[in-house]
Amino acid sequence: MEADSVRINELVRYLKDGIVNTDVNDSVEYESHEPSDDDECQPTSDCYTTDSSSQDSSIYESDVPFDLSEWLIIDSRSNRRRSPLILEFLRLLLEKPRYSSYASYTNSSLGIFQIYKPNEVATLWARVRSRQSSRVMSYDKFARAIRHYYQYSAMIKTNSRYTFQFGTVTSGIEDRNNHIS
DNA sequence: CACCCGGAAGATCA
DNA sequence: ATGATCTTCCGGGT
Repeated sequence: MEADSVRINELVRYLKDGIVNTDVNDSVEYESHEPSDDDECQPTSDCYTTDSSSQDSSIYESDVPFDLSEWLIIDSRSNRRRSPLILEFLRLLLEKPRYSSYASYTNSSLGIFQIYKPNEVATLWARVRSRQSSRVMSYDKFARAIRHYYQYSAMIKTNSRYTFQFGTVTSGIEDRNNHIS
């Protein structure tokens, strides 16, 4: 619990700042460049059988061209590129017009947004994360990760389907972690 | 029904 | 080895 909130605090600063410059277009190249051995092709997590039972389109994920680099965050502490935390992922997703069919704000000033393609978003999350797992990332698990943030008020429950709200994190969590010194 | 909720425990990565 | 951040599974509720 309090273990979580330590790291959350950094996240909070990111969220509070608004959107971090995700522009990797410039020359933000640090000498610690990754060898990029297995950056894009995961044998297991990459192939998803299109269970087109719920979606109208049988084509999944080829919808929008995937570019991992646009999802990476430059960690302010280590100056290294890393995959985003889930809330960072959400912010990134929402700010990309190309993904407006996946999810978008229904009230941007309040930070309320809706996911239109839960399966695609979950799949995208798994790709962005490029984490080792033999299991498929489902919307259910994706949503569970978001729910963890309710306890920190980093996210707020809504009563609507596929709808979440970014919380007013700046008031709840910082107090807890002012003892960093 | 498909989602939403949140506990509990396991997994992954820095 | 340890902590942060999920991931996985699940029973109960809407």
